[in-house]
Amino acid sequence: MSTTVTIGRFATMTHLSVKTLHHYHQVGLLEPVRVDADSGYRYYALDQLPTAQLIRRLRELRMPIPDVKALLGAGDPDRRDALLAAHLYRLEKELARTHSAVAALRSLLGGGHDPAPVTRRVEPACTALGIAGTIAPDEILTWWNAARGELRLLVRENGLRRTGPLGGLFDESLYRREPGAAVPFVPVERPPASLGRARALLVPAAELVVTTHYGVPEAIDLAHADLGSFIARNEIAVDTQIREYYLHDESDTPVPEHWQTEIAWSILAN
Amino acid sequence: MSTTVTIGRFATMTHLSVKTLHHYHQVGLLEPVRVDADSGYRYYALDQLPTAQLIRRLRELRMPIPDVKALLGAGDPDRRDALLAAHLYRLEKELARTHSAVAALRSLLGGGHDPAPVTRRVEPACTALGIAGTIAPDEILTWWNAARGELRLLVRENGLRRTGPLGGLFDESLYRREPGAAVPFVPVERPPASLGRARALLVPAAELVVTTHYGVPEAIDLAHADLGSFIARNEIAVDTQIREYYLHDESDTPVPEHWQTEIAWSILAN
DNA sequence: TTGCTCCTCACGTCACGTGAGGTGGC
DNA sequence: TTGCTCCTCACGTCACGTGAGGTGGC
Repeated sequence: MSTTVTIGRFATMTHLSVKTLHHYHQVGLLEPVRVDADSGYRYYALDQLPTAQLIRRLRELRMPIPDVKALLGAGDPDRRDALLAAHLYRLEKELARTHSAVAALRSLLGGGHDPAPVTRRVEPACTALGIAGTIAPDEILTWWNAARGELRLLVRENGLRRTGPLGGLFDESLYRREPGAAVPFVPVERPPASLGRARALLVPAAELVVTTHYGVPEAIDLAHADLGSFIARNEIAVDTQIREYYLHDESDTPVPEHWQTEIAWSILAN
Repeated sequence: MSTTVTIGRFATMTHLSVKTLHHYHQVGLLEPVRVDADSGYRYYALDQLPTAQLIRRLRELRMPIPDVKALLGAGDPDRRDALLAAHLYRLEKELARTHSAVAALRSLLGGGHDPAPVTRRVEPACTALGIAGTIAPDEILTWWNAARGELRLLVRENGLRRTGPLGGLFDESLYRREPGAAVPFVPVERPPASLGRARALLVPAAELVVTTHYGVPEAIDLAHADLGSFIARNEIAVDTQIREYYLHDESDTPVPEHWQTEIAWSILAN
């Protein structure tokens, strides 16, 4: 029969607060081995200490409670390791995002933001190979990277003739953190009607207002602000779809300063 | 008269969601320049874009909304820089904490946790110079570091004879994330009654149950678990005050593996 | 017997997100 | 005129924290 301790002592031993232990009991993450029927007092067993220590560390690393529960419930050690590795990977991504956010902030405060020049141009229609999807804001980045990689592979492996840089069509809503349609495409001569997830498509001709963003994608909102300002000041009516053309990106050079993205709105004829 | 845009377009241009803009309006962080009296439609000016861009970056870096407001409201650029620097400092601390949490997790999962040996010993009373304080959980670390530094300085500058390692008396509640009393002390011969914030005190004699923690303080909960287990299994009645003795710490060696902390409960005579 | 520990609600916090149900603008 | 945009509640989310008011245990 294992020794038990009161909630207060268990809190001291685990460095968790009593309120946190109450909460973990309520959501079924860590249940006391015994609850006194009359008094409601909770009693914890000493052999619950390792579990509590693990929980505290995972929570310190911001793992959501349902994920912690899944990890504790996974009988298979391989599965446990996989869940943990997945979380550590997300953490690293988050840290990287924080770092680039710091960089974006510094560059914003560094000043020197003449509004980017905006030009007009008529873009002819072009045939392309694209992957269409409707996606939620959280998944855009992952989805986009996968689709782009797939497209490039398909074009290379099938010996298609590229006629322009990688591009994308995006619902405006995607920039507002709402779900929407996204279509990465590679302009090619005579695209096959279907190739894996990819389909042939015709990017329609359009009169575009365009500006160019230089550098990492984290700061591309500045270009959107400049382009949108131009459109508003000149009272131009535009489509709800935004185009992007990736003139230079990480596949060309690892130096972010050399990356170059065109963003464009189609002018509505009326 | 500056050009205005609807909330949807402003959202697209800033990469903020419409709901977020609603929220920022409600809490007074970013107010539209005009709200239509009939329809309630919000209109934003193009010259609000830089502010919105700054807000988005600060929020990305988890700066709390009241702090963002304070920063935007600070007329003085020096004050702005100071607020920003303070936040970036907190961020760095947070990242460092995450890194040590990862290390603590890995060491926990690395296994090899034989319970630390627990011993009993009678500690004689000793005179000391200490700083007493009652502190909230959030401030403990900062307070403790400051108090410890002060004590060491006082002892050195006043040529006091140390008779033992740095120690501390802590209310048990501090380990449960609740406010409580903390008293860092340095045992010295003939302490002056008062020296800055420090006071002479007599650390009472006690019969202690003791265990030793090796390594960084992040993992000291393991020692508390072992010591608490020993006490529970042997049905020892203890005081609500915990003692710590810092046998080796960062002032001795930069190698965390060599740090050594004794933690102890006083046995209650009965 | 007396504090002290522990209990259960109910509500608050933080920064939004999620609908429901409805109206205004081009 | 018709969608489409935008509106306002009201409530939900996440992981607890904060009291209020009360009872059990040594």
